[in-house]
Order: sequence, then C-alpha cells, then structure tokens
Amino acid sequence: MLEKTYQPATIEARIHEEWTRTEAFKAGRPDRAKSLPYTIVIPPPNVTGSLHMGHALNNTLQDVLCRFERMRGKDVLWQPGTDHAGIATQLVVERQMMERQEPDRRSIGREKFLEKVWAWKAESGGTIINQLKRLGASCDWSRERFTMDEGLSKAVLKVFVDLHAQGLIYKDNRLVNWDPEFQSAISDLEVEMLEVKGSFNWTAGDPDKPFDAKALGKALDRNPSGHLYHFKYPLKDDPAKFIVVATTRPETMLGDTAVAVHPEDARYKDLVGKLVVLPLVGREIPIVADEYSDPEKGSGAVKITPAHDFNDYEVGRRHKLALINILDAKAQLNENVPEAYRGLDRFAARRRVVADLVALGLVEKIEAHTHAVPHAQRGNAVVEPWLTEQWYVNAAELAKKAIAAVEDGKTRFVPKNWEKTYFEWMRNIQPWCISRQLWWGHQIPAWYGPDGKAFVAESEEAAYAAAKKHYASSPSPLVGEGKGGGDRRASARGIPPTPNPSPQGGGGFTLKRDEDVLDTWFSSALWPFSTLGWPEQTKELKRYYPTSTLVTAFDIIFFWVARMMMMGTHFMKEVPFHDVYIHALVLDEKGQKMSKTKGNVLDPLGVIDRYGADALRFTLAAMAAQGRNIRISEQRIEGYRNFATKLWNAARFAEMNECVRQKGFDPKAVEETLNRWIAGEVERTAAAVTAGIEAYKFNEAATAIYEFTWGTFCDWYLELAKPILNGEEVEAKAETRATIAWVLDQVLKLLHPFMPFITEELWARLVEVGVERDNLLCLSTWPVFEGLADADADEEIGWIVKLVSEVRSVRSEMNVPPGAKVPLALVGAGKATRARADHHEDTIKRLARIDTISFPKAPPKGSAQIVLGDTTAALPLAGVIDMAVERVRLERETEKAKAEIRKVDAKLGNESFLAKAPPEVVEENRERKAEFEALIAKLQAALRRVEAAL
RNA sequence: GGGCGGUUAGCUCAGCGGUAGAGCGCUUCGUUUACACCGAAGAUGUCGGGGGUUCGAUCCCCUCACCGCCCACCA
Repeated sequence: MLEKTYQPATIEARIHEEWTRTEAFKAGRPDRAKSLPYTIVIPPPNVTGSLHMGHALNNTLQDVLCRFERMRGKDVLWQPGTDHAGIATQLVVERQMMERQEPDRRSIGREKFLEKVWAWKAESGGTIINQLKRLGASCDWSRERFTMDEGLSKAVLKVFVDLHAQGLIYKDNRLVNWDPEFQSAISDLEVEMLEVKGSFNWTAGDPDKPFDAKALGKALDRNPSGHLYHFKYPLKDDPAKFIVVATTRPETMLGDTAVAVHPEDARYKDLVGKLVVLPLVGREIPIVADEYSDPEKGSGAVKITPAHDFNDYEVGRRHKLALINILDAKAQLNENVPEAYRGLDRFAARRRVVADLVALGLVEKIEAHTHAVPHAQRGNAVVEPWLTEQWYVNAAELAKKAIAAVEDGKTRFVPKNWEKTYFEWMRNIQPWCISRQLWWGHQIPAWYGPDGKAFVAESEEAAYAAAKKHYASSPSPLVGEGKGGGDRRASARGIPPTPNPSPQGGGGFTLKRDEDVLDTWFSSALWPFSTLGWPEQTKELKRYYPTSTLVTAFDIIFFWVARMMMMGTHFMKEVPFHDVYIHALVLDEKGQKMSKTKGNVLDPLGVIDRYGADALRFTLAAMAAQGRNIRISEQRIEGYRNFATKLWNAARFAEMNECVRQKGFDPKAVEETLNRWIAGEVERTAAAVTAGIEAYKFNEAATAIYEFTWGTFCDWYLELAKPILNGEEVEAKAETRATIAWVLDQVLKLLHPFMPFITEELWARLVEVGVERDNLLCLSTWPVFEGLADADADEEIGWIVKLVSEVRSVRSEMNVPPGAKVPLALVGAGKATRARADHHEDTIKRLARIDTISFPKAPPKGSAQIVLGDTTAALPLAGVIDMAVERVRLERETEKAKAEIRKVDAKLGNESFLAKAPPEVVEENRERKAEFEALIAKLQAALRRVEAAL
C-alpha cells in the first residue's frame, strides 16, 4: 500500500542505487548494440566545485534528453567528467594554505604544491559528481573522466605538438592581459570591465581651492582609479609652453615615449614633429600625428605608453616608438623609471607621480571620471596590459572551418539567434593566449636549449632527440646569446632562470622545460573526443563521435563551444556536435544573478532536501523557455512538489481500486466511451511531449504532461471513472481498471525524463501482476500511439464535462448548498443526448450532485436554466433560488453571446474578409455565428420563462 | 559606440496572424472513502506608446520609451 504522501528523501537514494546496481545508464549495453547512438558530453564542472542552480538546470535538460532517447531505444552515452579548472582550483588551494598560515607555493616549490592540489582534488573532487547523482543525472558513470587524466593529458600533448608543427601554435612577445596578483597572463575573455567612479575634483590656479593631497589620497583609498588627470608636458624648444595630455593612469607617464595628436587637429598642427620633455623623467619624446588621437576627448592630445596600453602599443608600432616596460610581474615599478619610483606599487606610484607633478605646477586639473577598468574575473585584481612572451594559438585560422561548419548547417544552434553571436566573435577572433604562469594544469611540452630555442615534443626524450639533431648541425649552443625563449621572459618576471643541472643525454647540453601550463579551456576544447579515447582510434570514438547535442549556457559560447568547434573540426575533421542547445541563466526571483556575496543563492541541494529532486527538475524544465532567463522561486518548486504528490495519490487511487496492468492490454480495443476518450487524450499528450523534447521546448513538453496528468487524468477521467468502478457492470469495471493502469503507465513514461525518481518508484510498486516487472522504467519504451483518437468519444465526454461544469457553476452562483442534491431536467434533448444522459446517469448524478434526471417537454417553473447545444438543462430550484438573480445571470450570458456575435458580424459584414480570408476561416465564423444565435434564442426563451415566474 | 533580448492578469512567465493562457497569489464555498501538498466556483488584462503592412495584428515591419545582457572602450 502506498503511503499518503510522497516522501522523496526515502525513495531517491534507493532508486539511485537500483539504477547503479543494474548499470542502467551504461553506454553500449548489449540490448542496444544495433541501436543508433545518442551522445552528450557533459560540460565538465570544476572538479572542486559544488552544484549550483546553473548546473542543476544544465544537467536536468541533458538528463531529459538522455532519458528520452534511451526510452526511444537509442544507445545513449552521456559522458560525465570534471575539469581541473586551473586558476580556480589553484586559487582555492593557495587560499587554503594562506588561511592555515602555511608557506606560500613559491616557498614550497612546484612539486610539493602540486601534491597539495592533487590531495585537495582527491578530497573534494567527488563532491560535485555525487551532487549530480542526487539530481538524477543518468550519466554513464563508469566512464567518468578528468581533464588531467592520463589519457586526456596525452590528447593535450598531441594537440599542442601537432598545432605547433603546423605553425598554428607559436610564441609571441606582445601585450597581454596580466594579472599581477596571480602573476599570470589571462585571456581576453577572462577580463571583466568594471565601472569605477572617482570623487575628487581640483583645478590649478584656483586660489580658493588649493591642492589637497589628503583629500585625493582618501578618494584614491576608496578607489585607485576613477579620475582623469590633465598633465602639462613642456615643449623642448620653449619650456614655457606646454602640451596638455589627459590620463587616468598617471604612473604610466614614466613610460611615455610620445604624445599623439590628430593629424587634422588645427590646435596642434604646428607641434607635430616637435619634442617635449617628459617631466620627472627628462626623456625627450616626440609629438606624433596619429588618427588614434580623438580631438573630442580630453585635451585632444594623448600620451603614448606603448608598453602598457593596447591602443598605445599599436600607435607605437606605427611610429616605431620605443617600448619601455616600467612594471615588474607584481605591477611594481622597475629599474626603467627614476630611482625615486622604483619598487613602488603601481597605485602608490600613481599618488607619488601626481603629487610630484602638482609640486612642479604641471597638473592643470584633476576630474572625477567614471570609466571602465579591466579586472580579472577570477580574483578581481586590476589587470595590467604587460609585455611578455607567451604561447598563442592562431585562432583565426582554426576558426575558418568552425565558422563554415555552422554556415553549412553541420552544427546548428538552438535557439538560432546564437549563431549570430558565434559568427560575430569567430570572425573577429584574436590570437588565443594559451600559456598561464600557474602550476596547476597541463605543463607546456616545450623544452629550451641553452640558447633559448624551444623544442616542442610529446616527451622530454623526443625533445632531446630533436635538440641533439638541431645542435649537431648548428653552431654550438653553449655560446648562445640567450635570445628569445623562456629565460628572457622569466627574468622579465623577476624569476631567475634555473639551469637544469641534471644531464639529459650525451649532447653536452641540458634542456629546461617551459614552466608554464596551458589555459584550462585548451583541454576542455578537446573534451568531445579526448573523453572517447582520442588520439587512440577507439571503438567508442568511432561510435559516439560526433556527439548529438551539446547543452550549455550562453556565457561559455566563446570560452568553450567555439573552441570545441575549432579543435573538433581541425583534428577530427568533423564537427563535435550536431546541435548546440543554449539555455538560459538561472536568476533569483528579482532577476539578479545569484552570487554568494549577494546572498541570494538558492542551493539546489537544499531544495532537493526540502522538495525532492523531481520537483526541482520539473520546475527548471517547465521554466526553460527558449531565449529567456529563468527566475526561480521556491513557491514554484513547491507547486511542482505538489504535482508529484498529486501523481502519487492518483497511483494510490489506482492501487486501492485494484487497477492492475493487464498483459497485452490494447488501448485500441477498449469499448467504454470514457476509456476510448482517455486513450485519445493519451495519444495527443504523448505526441505533444515528444514534439516538445525533440524541439528542445522543454517547457512545452513539461506543461503538456502536467496538464494531462492533473487536469485531464485526475480531475476528469478518474472522477468520471468512479461510478463505473463502484458500479455493478463487471465488464466495464474490468476494462476501466485495466485502462486506468495503462494510462498511469503512460503518464509515468512521459513524465520520467522530467521526474525520474517518483516515476521509477511507482513503476516498480504498481506491478502486481506481471507486465515488464523486471524492467526499469528508465529502460522501458517511449509511448508512441496512432489511431487512438475517437471523435465520437471526445464529443460525448466533452458534453458530460460541459454539463457537469455548467451545473456546478450555476449551483455555486445560485448559492445552492453544496450538500443538497437537486433534480435535473433535460429539455429538448434529442435521442443522442438522451442516450448519453442515460449512459452516464451515475456520473452526472455524482459529479453534479443530482438526484433525478428527467426529460420533460418544458422546464419546470422556477428553474435555473443552462443552454447546452440543442438541450436546455433545467435545475428546478423554485424556492431555493432567487429568480431575480437568475434573470440577471441569464441576461449576462445573453450579453456575452451578443458581444461575440457583434465581433463575428463585423468580420462577415466585411466584403474584403469574405473575398480574401481563407474559406475555412469564413466558414468557421459562420458556424460560430449560428451557434451563438442558437444560444441567444435559447437564452431568450429561458428569460421569458423566468419573467413569467416572477 | 556595436549587437542581442525583454515589456501580456497582483507576482513570475507561456503563447501567437482569426475565441487572450498557466502557475502562484486573491475571493467564496467544501470533512462526497486517492489527494487540504486537495476539490469546486469566481474576479482581474487599453497584450509598453505611436505609425505601417494585412480582410484581420498581442503576434509581422518601422519608430519611440523604459529595462536587462553581451562585445568594444583605462585620454
């Protein structure tokens, strides 16, 4: 016997165990050997992360697809795994070490530090996987992968070496986004522009307002950025004259190598080609004419610091200006600035420079200025454009095939509008900086010879062999000049080059491996094939690649989707996935991004504890309309928890009424009108759910099964079935019981992708006599029906539903006591109606609380009257109801009908409409008009009777 | 500055060239043996403003307003 309410907590764990025990989700099950494959690779969550609502949505949708396709008979591989998440994970461990007051990573060295990270991974790495399991994710857990697994690392090595050999990976010395806190390069995508506001305003020469260093200091304490400083640079030839430049970063002036003005700017035309003397430094720098300078901005003259600004870098290139790097890896001023500033942090230097220039009378004004400042997404440090040598991928080249694949429709975005975003980015793609000065990640497979030449190979041995060959035919490396290579970069970062003391062979030289690791996204880019065993040509790779669908949120289209497309089309010569379904972000009730700092995080695990995984999943799926974000609220989840309970109780009802599955039950063979009707409804619902999932319209699929289950099955079908179940007609009773059991099974199946736990549980518990007892629901077959619809049954049941609803409505409006049974008179009933009323007598009596049904020629005096097609249903309630109220009610009904007729008439009276609208629409309106006219006629008759009674 | 999306019931949102919908909330009623995490009945909308296309526009086009996001932007 089922309990009165569904208790998810007790059931979910057991069901999950059952799935695991039977290896239900394993790809390549023998019974699916001849099936079509269906593959999804999971967007690998950070190995040390924990489940948030975004994951919950992402994985719910993937699971809906996988369970759906599995039930449709496909051989489903949902490939799970985790990402090593270079920066994020290293950060966590470093913070942990700091909290424990342990020595930092540089003190303990790379090896010891990596041991710690691996230990942390071992400790917390299983968390998110277990959380995914709690959500019900039907991944093939036996195939779990990690981006730093041996196999995946091999794939990374091969890709790096191959791309390098093809000239698509190279080293370059250019400006990168540098995170001075991590002391690592980061990619453009990892930079976030944050708006900052200043508060200090000052103008030179205002006697009422002298410069107040303290006030500026305070403003800068709040925010080191946010001000625009106007500096006066004296002309060399005429030191009494100045050119004014404006900057938000005063300290960079120490690295200025030019001032640029617009070539068309009349104010400065004469100055082009002249020199100014850079204050504080004394360097003579030219005034150049460059289009980059915008006469509208600032003073129209702009200082140029090619080594510390992306735009200035380009100007510098055009004018062959010197690059003076004034910062070290920590963004402290280096030896290239006057001694007074050396060793200062960039923000301290900023104050110092401003103070010194004010003292020299070279500051014209300081304005509070709101502008955007680049911050590192992880860690939030202000990012510094910094000149270093890094490894790059020629993304523009790889993007060609990735773009073509989408243009040709080999990969399709759903919703389609994301293709535009994809193209936009891909067509303007910049070189991808892939080296990171971190330790946690795939170390770059490049070894440097004594002269700094890099040997890229899959192993140290291979690199050494290549080096030996190279140096045998080249001048001795031992007298190398230290040109290029990692060493120079290392020294630029203040890290002394550490020669490898151990001899690596008999070549008379040693190789030193590049210390850097690869961007995390480099390995994730390979995920669709590296997880299948590539570079080995495994049978899994053959069977499951290309994958079917990728399900992800739009915020990683650039980071991940685009790069998988590039790597997939390049190395596999085939797209990594056919469909990319881009889903929404999950926001809080107010539409804000959930974040720990805002404290508006709804923890999916807490939700699962309180309402069950099924309720959470259903909520997310039901709200996953395309092209819109999801605002999740606990109330909504509660509503779907109630839905689960509703289903549970419907099953309980079935159980109590001995509705047991019948082997070989054929829904086409049922004879009771009621059962024929519900069979048709099941067919329609199955089609709607199927169409919804196929089109990635999860909300439509979820709504279809919800409405059927609650509205059609519980509210009407079961209620209508009760008289039969309680009646004496043995055959009808048996058929109805069997039908109920069958419908319930179809509900369980259709609902299973959304609510796997409760459905699996009920599936198992409802089997009393034998059908499919040994099978799990998740491996059963998806409902597909044809030919169950029965127009006659639809009409008949529709009539009953209408009659019952109308009677209830009138009773309620007329304040008939709910307990009171009243007689029903059907006036003007034709043969068919009479037959219906006879056939469903018990049902009508029960649901509408009627005691007797009669068929008089005219309505009894003092009746409330309901027009139902050709019949007027009269409730003789003389004395119970107020006829004045009844008159008002009938008048209102009449007015409504008249309003409808007016609308229809407006159309039918329009000749253009008759001429141009499709004939079926015209016909539809004619029928509508006739219907309402008939209705009005009957209502008028009813009104006359009421008036007679008054 | 470039792009994308949104504006529909009190709230959160579906829908869509031809009768405006759901969930929650609200009102009234209800101990009819599946379910009060329930049942029955009910109220509520100038479908953001303006223009256009069309026989017909909440839906398509243009425009304006407001809101959100992405990209670019440290003078």
